[in-house]
Amino acid sequence: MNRRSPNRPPTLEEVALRAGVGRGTASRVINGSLQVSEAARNAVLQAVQDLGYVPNRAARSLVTQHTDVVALVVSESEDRLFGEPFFAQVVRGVSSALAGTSRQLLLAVDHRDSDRQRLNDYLSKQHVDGVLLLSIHGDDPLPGQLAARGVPAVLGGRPHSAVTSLPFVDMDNAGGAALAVEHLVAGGRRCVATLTGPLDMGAGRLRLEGYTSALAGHALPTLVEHGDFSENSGRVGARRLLERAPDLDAIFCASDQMAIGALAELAAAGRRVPEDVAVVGFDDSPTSRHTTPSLTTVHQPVEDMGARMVQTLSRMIEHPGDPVEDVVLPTHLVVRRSG
Amino acid sequence: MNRRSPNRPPTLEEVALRAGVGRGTASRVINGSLQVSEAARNAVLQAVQDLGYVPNRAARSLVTQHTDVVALVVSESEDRLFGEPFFAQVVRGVSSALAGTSRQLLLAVDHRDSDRQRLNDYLSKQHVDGVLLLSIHGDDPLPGQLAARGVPAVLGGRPHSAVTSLPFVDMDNAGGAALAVEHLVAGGRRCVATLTGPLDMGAGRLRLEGYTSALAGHALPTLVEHGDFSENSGRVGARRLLERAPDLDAIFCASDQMAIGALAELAAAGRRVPEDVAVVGFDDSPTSRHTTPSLTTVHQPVEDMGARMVQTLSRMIEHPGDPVEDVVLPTHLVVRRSG
DNA sequence: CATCTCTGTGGGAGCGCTCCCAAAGGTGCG
DNA sequence: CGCACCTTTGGGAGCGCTCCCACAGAGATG
Repeated sequence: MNRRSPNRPPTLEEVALRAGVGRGTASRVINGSLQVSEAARNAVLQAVQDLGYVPNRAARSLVTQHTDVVALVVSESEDRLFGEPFFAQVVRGVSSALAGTSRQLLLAVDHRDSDRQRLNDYLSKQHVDGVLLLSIHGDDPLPGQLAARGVPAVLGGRPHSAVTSLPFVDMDNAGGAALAVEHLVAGGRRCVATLTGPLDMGAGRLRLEGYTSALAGHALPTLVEHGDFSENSGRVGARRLLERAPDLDAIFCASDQMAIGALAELAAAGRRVPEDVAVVGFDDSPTSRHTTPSLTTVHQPVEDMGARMVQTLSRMIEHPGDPVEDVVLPTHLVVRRSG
Repeated sequence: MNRRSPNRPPTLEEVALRAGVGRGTASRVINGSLQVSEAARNAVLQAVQDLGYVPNRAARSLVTQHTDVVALVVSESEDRLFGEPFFAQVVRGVSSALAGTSRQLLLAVDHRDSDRQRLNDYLSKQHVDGVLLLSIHGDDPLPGQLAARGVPAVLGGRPHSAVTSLPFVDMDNAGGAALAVEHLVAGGRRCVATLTGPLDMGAGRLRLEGYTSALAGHALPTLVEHGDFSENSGRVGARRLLERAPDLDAIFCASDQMAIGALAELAAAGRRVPEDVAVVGFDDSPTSRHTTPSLTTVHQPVEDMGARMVQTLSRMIEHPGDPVEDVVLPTHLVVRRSG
């Protein structure tokens, strides 16, 4: 009995033996090398079938120095990401883009409480071939560390400050915000306020920028209140806005959640939407179709973003050293009832 | 220059060398063995620090025969899972439960188009320590294959037929449905219809069961129309219901999405909700708070489900052979305006 | 017919780690 | 002081794979 210990899966060696070839030849067949005779190939393929052979990834990784795994790191600090479908959409884009390749998706949720050190260690070249970074806040050191360690990585969303050399894929946040403001102005609104997102995130900052510059183009005044993308901050912000400028006739909100909060606050204050005040959101989340009134909002191609991130990352992995370009995806306005 | 080839990360051997100990001792320290002298331990720890050593998982897996990775397989056939926050909530529950352990989450989206064979191969003992299965339809062979191969696995949601020996974690779907019906009946409704989910899923079947048995308890007639959890199927189903029984005064929908569709159809038909017809959904999705009128619905602890799945799986991995029990999590009714 | 290709092949070396065995050193007892 | 027994240690073996070198044999060339 030279059978191996308690039913371990078959090894390449066993496949080779059964096919009557050497280990090298078997390996060549498995990896699709062309330098193999028809006969040998068939024999090996047959043996693989018979034995139900599956290559051992660990062994392969050990020698090839890559793992065929890419990590998607979600810095979920606000658990906003989970409240919104945004996250799920990115995952979907990422995973369908990955489905074409042989790479697997490792999902790493970066809970602020769990020790970051371990994540950090895990994100080395030994464990993943590349990293997708989502929703990076302020001056998170992670992107820099990855860049320094030479781990291929792509940012989802433009970083707050362009300190790192990592490429990013982002929506046209400023453009989308401008679109919203233009629509409001075209509709005759003259006192257009905004509720911003967190300014330590690119999305927050750029949506404000788009708002500001669009209004500047019309020589209209700005009215800004800061929030954090959450429904509650929308409510609070709207209240303040109403106090500061009772005559405002439009609010551009940096997220649908905030718009929902604003809608509630406006209703409580007896303002009709859109007659008295127009409201426009950002994200085109599923919920935006069911608010009262339904929400005019800026649509962003979230799923595409995930896919493009994968595309960019794949290029970085396969052609290290090649220059990579940032990607900015177009947004468009979805006009519904609120403005 | 006995430096190794182009800057590979440091190995255990190098750590040992620098610490002035043997490879074995270094390994013992890294893995927290107690059989090490204080001096040796400190020396190794110091060397690890200095070198920035991170153990190579592939090498370790190769010998230990486990990977510290668990896969979450999502059979996303209907892309319903991504439309709803359900999926994101499960992921959150799973990943926070995993945060306590040293295991990583591998997310495998089982697109029906991408070849299933590869997924199947990947889900062997060589690659993952265990598998979490979500949203298994009808008689998917996957659970059986995993069970046969001896890969620890846990089902999220009771399987359609109890053919496999895999344990599951589920919500109390029948109980929740009964709760909804009881509420409707207590509110004076006498013609309570239901829009079911897909009956090849446990959730679909059991919600119908709860509905049926609750009505039976009151000797009230049933009125059933089948759907697939989607908004559109809710719309279509509601229309048919209205044709079949114009005098119906309540609809219990197997999902919030379906309830939203029903709400739209009811409005189109000129029925007032809840005056003429009461509507109750299932899921307590975020959207349910913003429908018109806001939706009474059955809340299910999705996040908890993810966590319990991890718990169960961990037990199976750590104590193979031990008996494992199915888990059924309680649901409760959230009463809003629609019924 | 010798030589020089070229394709196809077998198998040694070695990836970085854990396991385990044997040996070294210390302690306590008779 | 010798022996048994413990703790601590070093390092060989080997996990399953790919890489690569050497070599056999078939054809092409002089």
